[in-house]
Amino acid sequence: MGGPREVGARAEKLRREIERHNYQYYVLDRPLIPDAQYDALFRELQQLEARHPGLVTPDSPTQRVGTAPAEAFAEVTHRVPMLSLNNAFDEDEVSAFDRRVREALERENVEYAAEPKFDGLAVSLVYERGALARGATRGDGYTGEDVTANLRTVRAIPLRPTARRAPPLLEVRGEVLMLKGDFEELNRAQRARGEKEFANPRNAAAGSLRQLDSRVTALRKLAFFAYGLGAAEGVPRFTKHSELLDYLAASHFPVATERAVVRGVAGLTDYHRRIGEKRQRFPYDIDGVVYKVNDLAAQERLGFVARAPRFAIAHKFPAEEAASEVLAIDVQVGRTGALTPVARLKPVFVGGVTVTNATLHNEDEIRRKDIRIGDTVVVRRAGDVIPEVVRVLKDRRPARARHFAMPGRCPVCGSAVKRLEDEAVARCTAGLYCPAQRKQALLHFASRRAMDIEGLGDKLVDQLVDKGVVKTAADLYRLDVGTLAGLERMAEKSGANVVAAIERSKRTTLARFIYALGIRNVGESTARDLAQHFGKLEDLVKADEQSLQQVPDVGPVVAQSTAQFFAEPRNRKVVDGLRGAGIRFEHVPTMRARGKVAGKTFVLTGALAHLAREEAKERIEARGGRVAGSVSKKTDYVVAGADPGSKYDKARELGVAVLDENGLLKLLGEEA
DNA sequence: GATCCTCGAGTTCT
DNA sequence: CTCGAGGATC
Repeated sequence: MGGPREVGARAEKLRREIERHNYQYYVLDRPLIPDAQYDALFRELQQLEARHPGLVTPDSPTQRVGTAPAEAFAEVTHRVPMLSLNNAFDEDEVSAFDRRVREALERENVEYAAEPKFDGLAVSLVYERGALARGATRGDGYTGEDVTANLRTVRAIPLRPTARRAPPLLEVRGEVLMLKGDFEELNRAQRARGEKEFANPRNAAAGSLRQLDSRVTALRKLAFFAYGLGAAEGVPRFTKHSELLDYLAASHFPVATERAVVRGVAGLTDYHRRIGEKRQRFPYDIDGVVYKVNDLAAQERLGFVARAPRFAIAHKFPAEEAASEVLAIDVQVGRTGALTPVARLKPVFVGGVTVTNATLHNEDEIRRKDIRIGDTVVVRRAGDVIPEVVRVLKDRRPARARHFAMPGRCPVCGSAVKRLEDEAVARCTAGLYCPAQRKQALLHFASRRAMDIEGLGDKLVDQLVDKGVVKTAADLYRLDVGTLAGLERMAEKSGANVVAAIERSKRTTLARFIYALGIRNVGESTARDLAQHFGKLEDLVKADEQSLQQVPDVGPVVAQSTAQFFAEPRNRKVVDGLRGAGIRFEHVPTMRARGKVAGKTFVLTGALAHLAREEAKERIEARGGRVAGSVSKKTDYVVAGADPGSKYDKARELGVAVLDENGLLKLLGEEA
């Protein structure tokens, strides 16, 4: 063996060589050398690294066998959110999508990039200066889990993508999945070892990726396909999505071979049909196909609605269906007292899992579908997730089949049940005096998106409420380890964890707190709007319906339920109790306090001389303002260009401030 | 008054 | 994910 330089060079050469063969084998499925020869190269590198531990690099192929288990996964914030896609289930929805795109772009016969939609888990792979630095799950789209060690074991994921010039930052988005054959093999092995089998390839892939011990992940054969980009610096400027995919393929990422560029609705539905016919023969599961507007500049113009892009849609295949029997229809009581009938089904395997329950939503739904106890029904997993009763097989209805009747009294507390005139749901009238509602309210309060109290689950809440230890959210902050440790399935240790989690929750944001209160009709988004607008809890508590309606997206109904909530002495007491327990809000200055554009609503009318309408909109939104289409009393400014229309008159009528273009530019300038 | 879009609430299984 | 309802818009 030569000097250290030669050893280092040899190791580097081996690493490149092995990764090249990995690529040939796992990505192209075209091995260049026999397995034995590959193994020899691999062993040589292992031995070199064993003798010279300084040579081991994180992107060495020997590191693909996994490392010692981690305690837990760290949290990762995605630089660019990993959003989900809207779905289309039939051709009408696809043509509606295409119509919206054409209208927004003012273009005919739009070009789309089409590709299969893999049924796996979305992940993000961050490459820094050409080497895999971090891999994460999608999580809620904004933050996911750091599963770098596990993703490193996936052979099809390049550790050093061979782009000619490695960009300083490259975030590749794609799907991790398990091939059908590997899934069968894994289950055979699990069975032989007497371990639990996986229900479907997707669960197997998910289970494998979430292993704390990446050595286990390394033994599971996972596949990967890239389909997009997240954050990037120094990457070539593409004009089309299809070019980006070509670039990824050239960089040695596996990309769907079935991808295509098509035009118009006919092209889309034709692609969907072609893939649908072939999909059984694919080595992996897909649950539909994805269409993206191919022109990237057009994608940018289309932008996003809430959590999904407007330029892309997933066209799903029809869900698998199966027949089962309705054994009973039970009634559940929700947080708002809503009574929901749930069908208890004879267990049936459908869409990759065993289904035993399916919500029937409400009485009307049961009547519409004419579902009776004892019926044989067709079940599917709506959107491949939530079980749904599709229809009754009437010819199999037994004579003993019975109608369902909504109980007149709450099954939990026995109070009267009322169904309002024009509402679909029946509700228990006891409010928080009903233990079921109280429990649900507490669970909501503790939920991740609210106060995020880990460990306070339904079993614990059940016991706390049943024993009368906790009546309101404020009582949670008086719990001690002694009280908790006395409960079932709660020892010192877990009790202490819960107390610590409750303690941690005292530091929160006003928006989360408002959401946690569980005011009727006030969800996450409205809670954020309220926090934003009022800035202080005290101001919200005092607000009357009039001032509540000044908040964007708050109308008479939300204003009324909010005002009513705070008017209730019992609720005021709980809020005071919580503040007294030491709940503090991170200071988030309100938009209103910050500037003249942020938090304000603008309406544009007439032609602007210097700014295109779109550009004006973008610049207002970039500073936290919003642009509405019509003038109302919630409008803060009307920007009138040349030849303003009726909006100008309306503004005068309502006494809304009117700006000319220079006035707008001045406002925008002051903010900058 | 009709229609589009978004939000809230309830739900399944692992 | 789906439904229903609320809010904004035309």
